[in-house]
Amino acid sequence: MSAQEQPRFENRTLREQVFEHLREEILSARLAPGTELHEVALAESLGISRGPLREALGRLAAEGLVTIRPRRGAVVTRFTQQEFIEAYQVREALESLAIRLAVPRLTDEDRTHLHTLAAQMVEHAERDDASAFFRVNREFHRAFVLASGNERLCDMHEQLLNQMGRLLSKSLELRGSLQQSVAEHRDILEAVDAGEPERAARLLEAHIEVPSRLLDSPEAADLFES
Amino acid sequence: MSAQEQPRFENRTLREQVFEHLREEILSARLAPGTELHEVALAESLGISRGPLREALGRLAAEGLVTIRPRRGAVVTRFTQQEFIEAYQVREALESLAIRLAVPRLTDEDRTHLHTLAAQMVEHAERDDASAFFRVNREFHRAFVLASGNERLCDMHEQLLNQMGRLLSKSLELRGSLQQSVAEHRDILEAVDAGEPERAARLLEAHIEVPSRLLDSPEAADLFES
DNA sequence: CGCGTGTCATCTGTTGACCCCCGACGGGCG
DNA sequence: CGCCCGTCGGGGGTCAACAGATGACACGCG
Repeated sequence: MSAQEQPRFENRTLREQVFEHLREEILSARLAPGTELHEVALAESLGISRGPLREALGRLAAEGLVTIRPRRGAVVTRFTQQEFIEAYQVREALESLAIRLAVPRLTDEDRTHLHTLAAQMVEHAERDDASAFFRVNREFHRAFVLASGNERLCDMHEQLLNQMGRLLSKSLELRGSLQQSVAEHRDILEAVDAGEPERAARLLEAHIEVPSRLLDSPEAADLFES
Repeated sequence: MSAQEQPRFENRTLREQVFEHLREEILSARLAPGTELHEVALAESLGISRGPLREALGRLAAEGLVTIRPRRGAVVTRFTQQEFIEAYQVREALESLAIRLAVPRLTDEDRTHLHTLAAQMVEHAERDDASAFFRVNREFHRAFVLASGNERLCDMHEQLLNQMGRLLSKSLELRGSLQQSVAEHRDILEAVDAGEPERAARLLEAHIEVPSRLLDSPEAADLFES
């Protein structure tokens, strides 16, 4: 075989290894949306058989990262603008629930962690480092979900963000300046520190809704191929 | 082969047929939680090979209906009390979003349909027909999700309710009398007819929260085996 | 008598090959 | 000239067999 060297698989079952490998490839945009995934070719290039690959593709399909057209093979899922807006709405609901659950449970460590993340975002915003800002921003939002103590909520939220994938970082740029986002984070943290879950939730909803509204604008259209 | 007669599979791919068959078996509680699913035996009893069966089990695992223990086989998922409470919280958030999206979009047909369902629930409550009440109740809640126009929300909601499965109908009985539920539905519909999404959402949240609170009580513990 | 270890059966994980369906292409008919 | 139908190729769907691992049972040692 030719290309068996690059992916260095080890301990776990092949299906899981392939699953996570492809997941990573898709999330990092090395596999562009719309890419057709031929089973034979893919299996051969990974140095495995079609069985585990098919199961991995099935799992990816269940998570919404690939679309399986019966008898016609798998394709990396391509999001429409409408679907992206829908995902944004659900995300808003999930994170709103998360922050309401999280605020009464936050430890002092949690709060200092949140403030640290917020401070990092301020720095990155000043440097206009959008990608670093995006990374920390995602961690910031995720912190509330983790602190909610709701395992299922956590899973669904992560799955949703994964599906929204790299479009998410681009939608951040739609906001124009990162300063507004920073200010909104500050307001949210203030409500959190004051121990007011409902106010924090309302602020968070408004915060998430910003790019969502912008998605309706015509400038957003070119984020979506096809 | 011996047992190829009972399940009459036809057109679609085996994987999907098996998937939906097992899904139905689990949701109808013909397969009790905790049941071990041996691949060879199951495949033989269905008159198929292990390949499609494994893929179907993988999909069921992704939907949370079965749990796959590596190298140890698949088991029909057994919910803990904690997990059920978590699912209830997420459900509340999803339906709250759904009704807020749905109210401004409701057609006249939608409203009459909702009132029809509410009327049916009144009847079933008077007859103390809990199972019929439960069925209509589920349809009532689902109506809002469908009317939200958010496809993804719809999928996630259905998946969540499926996972909660038959515990859901039992949790309804925790309410004690069905009358309170009927009254809450009436209040919700009133807010819906008045075109007040926020009030409807708050009422719906309170409505869903009722069994959720009861789940903490010790009487609820015996709903969960293990 | 209890604990650790070696063996064994059984089931999952994986493989490679076969079958059939779907979509495309080309020829014939209206 | 355009539409319909038959044929052909490619690729997904399915199957039966191999191999590795896991949990259980039993034997032997302390």
